[in-house]
Amino acid sequence: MGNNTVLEEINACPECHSVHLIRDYGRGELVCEACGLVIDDTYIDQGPEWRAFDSEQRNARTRTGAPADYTAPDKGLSTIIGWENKDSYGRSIPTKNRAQLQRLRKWQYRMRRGRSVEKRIASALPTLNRIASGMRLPRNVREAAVIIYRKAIEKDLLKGRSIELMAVASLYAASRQCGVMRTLDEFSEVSRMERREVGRTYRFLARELKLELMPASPQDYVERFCNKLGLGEHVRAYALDILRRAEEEELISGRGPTGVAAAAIYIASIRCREHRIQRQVADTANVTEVTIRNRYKELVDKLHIKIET
DNA sequence: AAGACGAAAGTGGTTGA
DNA sequence: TCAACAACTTTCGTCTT
Repeated sequence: MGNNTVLEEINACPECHSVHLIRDYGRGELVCEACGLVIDDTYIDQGPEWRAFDSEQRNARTRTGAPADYTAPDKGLSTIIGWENKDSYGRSIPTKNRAQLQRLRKWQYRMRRGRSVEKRIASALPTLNRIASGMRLPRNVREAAVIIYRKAIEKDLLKGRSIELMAVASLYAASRQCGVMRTLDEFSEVSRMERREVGRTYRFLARELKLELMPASPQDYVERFCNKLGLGEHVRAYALDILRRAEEEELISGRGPTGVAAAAIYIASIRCREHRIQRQVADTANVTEVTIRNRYKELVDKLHIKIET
C-alpha cells in the first residue's frame, strides 16, 4: 500500500455552504471566504460531498479508501508516512502537496508521542457509545463528540472531571453542533450525571475549545416534540410560523427555548384542531404547565392570535 | 371531574459591583 | 465574593367546560 493514504478535502463551507474556500497552508486550515469560518479538523467528518485524491494523482476523483473513522482510537489511519518528500515510486512530490503531507506527519507524531492520548480516548469510547445509543444519537454526532473529546484531552481539560462527565458534555456539544438538539435533562437522565455539572462542563468546553455554537433555539425542538405528541405536519408548520413571528417581536431571547417551543406547539395544536392538553405538552417538553401558560399568554397577546373559546 | 388559570414562595444560574 | 435579578418550578386554591 505504501503511501497510498487518502486525504479528504472539503468542497463547501459547512456553515454557509459557500464554495469559496481559501487554504491556509501555513496553518493547515481552510478558511471560508464568505463567512470567515475557520474550517479545521473538526469539520472533516461533515458534509456529504467528498473528493478523494492521493499523492500521485491529485486530480483523480476516485475513492481509494474509507474515510477516516473518528470513532476508532487510531483514527483508522494506520499507514506510516515517511519523512522524505517522495511518493511510493520515488518521485518527488509537488510543493503544493507537501503541506498536506506535513499535516499527516503531524498526526502521526501525535499518535506516536501521545499513545496515552489514544488510550484515554479508547477508554472513554464505551461510555460515549453507551450514552449515545441510549439516546439514539446518529453516528455523525458520536464522531463529532469523539473529536471534541480528543481535543479536550489534548488540551488537558480532563483534570478533576470524570470520564463520563466529559463524555456526556462532549456528546451534548456535538448534538448541538449537528443540529440534533437534546435537552440537558435527557443527557443527565441517561448518564446519571447531574444536569448542573453537565451544563457547566459543556460551557467550559465551549469556552476552552472555542467551539462555535449557536444558542439553542426553540425551532430546534419543534420537530421532535411534535413527533412525540403525534401531531401532524400542519401543526408543526404552524408552530414554526408562530416562532418565526415571535422572533420578530423579541419574544424568544432570554426565555428557555423548550418553554417557548412548548407554548407554540400548544397554541398550534389548538388552532389546528388537534388539541393537546397543557399537561401532555409540558411533559414532553419537560417544562411545567405554568411555564407554558406564561409563554402562551405572551405569544397570544403580542402576536394577536385568537383562540376560539 | 378534568382542564385551565394564576398567585405566592422557592430554586439554581447569571450578572455586575 | 456577594447581592440583585430573571426565568422557571412547585404548590395550591379557584374558575370553566
